[in-house]
Amino acid sequence: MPEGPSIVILKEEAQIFEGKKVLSAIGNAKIDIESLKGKTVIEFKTWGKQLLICFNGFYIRVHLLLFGSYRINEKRDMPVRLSLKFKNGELNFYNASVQLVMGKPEDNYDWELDTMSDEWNSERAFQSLQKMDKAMICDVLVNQDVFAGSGNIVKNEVLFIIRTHPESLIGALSVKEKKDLIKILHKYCLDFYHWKKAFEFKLHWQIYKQRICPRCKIPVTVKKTGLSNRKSHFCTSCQELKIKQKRARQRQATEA
DNA sequence: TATAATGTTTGAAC
DNA sequence: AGTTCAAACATTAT
Repeated sequence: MPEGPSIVILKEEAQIFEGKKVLSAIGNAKIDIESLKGKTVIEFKTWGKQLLICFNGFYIRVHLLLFGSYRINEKRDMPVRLSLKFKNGELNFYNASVQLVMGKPEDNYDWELDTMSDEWNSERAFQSLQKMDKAMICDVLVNQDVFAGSGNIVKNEVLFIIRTHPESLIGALSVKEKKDLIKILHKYCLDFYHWKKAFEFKLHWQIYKQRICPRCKIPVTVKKTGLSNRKSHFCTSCQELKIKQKRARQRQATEA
């Protein structure tokens, strides 16, 4: 269900519980849930697709994976994975991956890689791309170590915007193409966030789950691509397959 | 109604 | 030892 922007929205909704004490904690998460009782939530953070519920000395890492969901001051008719009750309401998670981690998030996360963070650093993404010549772009755009928070929708929409075939190789992109890709992906994540808050995100899908290409009107191709083996939705006419290594540097060196 | 899907981790098999 | 790949988790929209 969630890519990074959706998790930021979750964090914002959960922030009414910052500074509040856990009155009771229940659920079938495989952590010591009892230990949460009486503890005070310091703050909620996100990193990529993860929600971090920060306490003094430890934090809960919540990942909704594909089918996870949450409710605030509301229950669903299914077993709850983790339910935290506070004086001013409750926070419930279903089908989520829940871990309790000792220490501080700062010890384990680098927010310069998080597309939704104020600390996002496009130069870091560029440095990663420079070392991934043999990788397919469809894999790199869902790689959380490169673009934390980006997911399959972001991947497909960004590839359409930059008119690039999902099976293109990173090594076939020029420096400018890589920088443009990074800039556009980051902007798309921010747009995603605003569109989602306005309940209009799906209206902006151009290629993901579309039947015909909005640009040239031919049918959209759907194919599992890359090592990640996730489905790509793309236009074979509008999105160019780039697989030839750019070797301008070597050629220059040889000619010199 | 059957299928696919905004995702990740684990562990077996090469 | 490094990689590949299926399995597992489990709901819901179409």
